[in-house]
This record gives sequence, C-alpha cells and structure tokens, in this order.
Amino acid sequence: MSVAELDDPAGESTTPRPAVTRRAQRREQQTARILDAAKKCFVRSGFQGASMQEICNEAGMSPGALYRYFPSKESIIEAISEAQQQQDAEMLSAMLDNPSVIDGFVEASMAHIRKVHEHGTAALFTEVRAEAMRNEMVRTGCERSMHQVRDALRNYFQKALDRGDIRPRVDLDTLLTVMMALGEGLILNDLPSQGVPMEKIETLMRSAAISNLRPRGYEEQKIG
Amino acid sequence: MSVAELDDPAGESTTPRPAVTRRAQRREQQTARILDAAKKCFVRSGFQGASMQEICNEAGMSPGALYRYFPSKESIIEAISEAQQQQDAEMLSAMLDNPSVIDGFVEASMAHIRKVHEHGTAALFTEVRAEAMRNEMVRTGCERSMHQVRDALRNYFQKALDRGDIRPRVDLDTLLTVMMALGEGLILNDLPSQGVPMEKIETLMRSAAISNLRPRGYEEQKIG
DNA sequence: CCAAAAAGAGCGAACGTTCACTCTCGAATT
DNA sequence: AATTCGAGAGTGAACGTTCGCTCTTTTTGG
Repeated sequence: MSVAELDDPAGESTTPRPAVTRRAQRREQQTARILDAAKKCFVRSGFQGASMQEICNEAGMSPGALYRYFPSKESIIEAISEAQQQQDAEMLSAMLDNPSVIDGFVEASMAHIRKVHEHGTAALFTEVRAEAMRNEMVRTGCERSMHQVRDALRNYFQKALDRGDIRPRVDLDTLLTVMMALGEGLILNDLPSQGVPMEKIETLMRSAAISNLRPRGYEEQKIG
Repeated sequence: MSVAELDDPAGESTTPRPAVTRRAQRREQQTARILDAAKKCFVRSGFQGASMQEICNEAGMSPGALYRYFPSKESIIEAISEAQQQQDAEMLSAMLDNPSVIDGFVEASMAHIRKVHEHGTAALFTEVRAEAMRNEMVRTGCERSMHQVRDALRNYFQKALDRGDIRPRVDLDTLLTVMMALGEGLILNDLPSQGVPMEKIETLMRSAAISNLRPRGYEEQKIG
C-alpha cells in the first residue's frame, strides 16, 4: 500500500497492471534495505558480533521477513564484502586512464582514501580483511577483487614501462605487491580521521611513487 | 607432586618450604598456558568466533579452572592484544639504535615483518585492529603501543634531522604517520606468505625510505 | 612436629541467555 | 483463486559464566 503510493509510475495503484515488475522491484528495494542495515550493524559490532536480531531491528523487519531475502547470516556477509570489494575495485580501475603514471596512480589512491573516509567504511574494510583470514568465501572474494585492481595496475604500469616512462628498481610483480600493501596501510589507518590533511598524504604518496617507479626526468625537478 | 618434582630449586620436595613462591609460580604457568591456547583459538576463529569451551579444550582445562585465572572472555582478549602490541612495540624501539637512519629503519621494519611471518601472527594482528574499532579497551592499548613506536621513531628521525642527515619533504608528524601506515600495510599483507622474497621487500622498503627521508648523498649513488 | 583447619586449584554439570534460524498463519498482491 | 509476503512466537543448540564439589597445598595451634 504505502510502497505502491510512493512509486507507482503511472498512478494506477489499485489496478494490478505493472505485472512482472512490481514484485521484483519491491524485492530489490528490500534486499538493499537489508544490506544497508547489515552494513551499519557490522560496522558497529563486527560480523560475528552483530546478531540477526540487531540487523532485523535496524532494517525494521522481522526475522521471518529477512529470511525470505537471505538464506543465512553468512550469505549477507558474503554479499556485503562482495559488494564492498567490487565497488572499490571498479572505482580504482576506472581512474587509471591518466597518461601521467605518477598522477594517475596518486589520484586513484587519493580518491580511494577520500571515499573510504567519507563513507566511514574503514571499519568495514578491516572487518572484511579479518574475516577473510578464516572464512573461505570471503577470502576468495577478497582475492578476486585484489587481483582485479592488481591487473589494472599492472596493465597501467606495463604500458608506461614499454613507453620507457618508468624504470622501477624491481620486477613488476614485486612492485605491484608492495604498492598495494602501502595503499592498504593508508586505507586501514584512515589518516584523514586522524587529522592528517589530504594534501600531505598526497605529497608523500607522490614521493613514494616517484621513488619506486622512477619516472623520466623526476630526479632533478623534485628531489634536487 | 609432579610440579614439585619438576621445579624445586633446593630439592626439598616433601617439606613445604618455598612457601610463597610455589603457588605464584604455578599461577604464572597456568596463566601463560591459557594465553597461549587463547591466542591459537583467536587466530583460528577470531575474538568473537572462538568460544570459551574451545579455549578450554586447547588449554586442556575445564571452564571452572580457567575462570580462576581470568574473570571474563573480554579480559583474555585485552591481555592478549595488550601483550601482542607491547611486544611488537618494544622490539621495534629496541632496533632503532643504528647510526645510519636508512639502515636502522629498514632493518627494524624487516625484522618486524619477518617475526610476524614466522609466528603466523598476521591474522591476530588483523583481528586486534578490527576489534580496536569497537572495543574501547583494545583500542586504547592499540593506540598506546602505536604511540610508543611513533615516539621511538620520532626521536630517531629527529636526531638525524638535527645532524642534517635527512631532509624530508614534509613535517615530521606527517612523515611518521605515513611511514607507519606503510609498515602496517606490509604486515597486514604478510608478503612472505604470498611468495615475495624478503630481499625484494627490503629493496622497495629501502627505496621508499630514501625517497621520503632523502638522506645526504643518496641521490647519485642509488638513483642515478 | 603434626593434626586440624583454611585456602586454593580443578572439574564438569548446570544456569540463564542469546544465537541463527523455522514455522504458522493471516494480510496483501496479482 | 493463487501466490507471495511478513510478523512474531518458537526451536534446539551454543554461548559465557557459575556452582557445588573433590583433591591438594599451605597455614595454624598446641
């Protein structure tokens, strides 16, 4: 009733016209509602610490209703860490089309750090990482999305390497691994929330990138 | 009886001489036994996921016995994360007496990474960080030990700064924060377990340190 | 020096609570 | 009329913790 009133595109609330769509639409809404509530609860209490009752309360829904959308607590955890990682991976890969290797890398990293800070998802990120240590499904998803980011970065760096734009001291695989570890440390610590301004983070991020990638002509301009 | 035989310094097993010591000694042993068992369980199942029964089984002890040593599960969690952080902090501070800033920093970091890898405590480290997001006692302990490391590092860098050995691009506070974030990222990822050899980690660690600290005379020798 | 009393350590069943999850049944939707 | 949805009481299992008890070690009083 209330739902029908809110979003009936043609205004024919009483007549059962839209047929296929309406139920599916509602399902999507409710699913999203549960995921939103669960995300809040998991940030607040952790994956293991949050109870289904807590999630139900947050979603304004009974357990019976909730279990129509997710078969288990674990399936919610999986859905959330999946979405979280997927979203991050996509965003990061999308940003790496800057022709300047240093700028592209630094900007992508900064955008990610900014987003995590703004959405307050640093806690969720940590939680996902901790859960990945023991839950195989979560770990698999985690690894998949990290590979996605890694491949995008590798492709990006490889092209710069072919152009002769960068001269890293180590092989590409090692370079990628350490660069990503660095990024994770920065995200985990959520530096902006500790009062470190973004410009300062960017400065050091850039200097670390320059040191590791050694792009043409940066030695004199930046370090000298 | 068996305990008396094992560690009676004067060999007067039957006479109740050592008086004060014996009980206290036993207490320490048992406490350590519980903490060891708990650590294993927490690595395996997480702080919230591990049950008291699981810890009791691992320690070869009944719940009743265990509760004579710790008043609650939370007190065990606190004791463990306390010890963990304390231990790391002490080790790291102790290593920073190398007169070469770069060598000292890199060696301290590498020693830490190596130790975490060998003891398989990367999972525990992640768990502590996740728990710190919601458990105030754990967070406080976490912050305290990080401040300890931070202060040791600050002192170390400040002295080098006074000598004119390094010329960082940013202020000391920011430098410290980002350096520590980098270190945490490396620990969290437990690179050695992913097949990255220590020498390679060291190479990139060193180049990042050089870039951020900019020690005298390194530009030509290492980068040129 | 030794019996008697007190204190401590350990066990494991049992406590009340909370957990993830299911069932039933009426209301709403198609 | 048929199907889906949702509420909420209810399920057994598992949780952290406690209790009553036995056995051992230490302290005490004569």
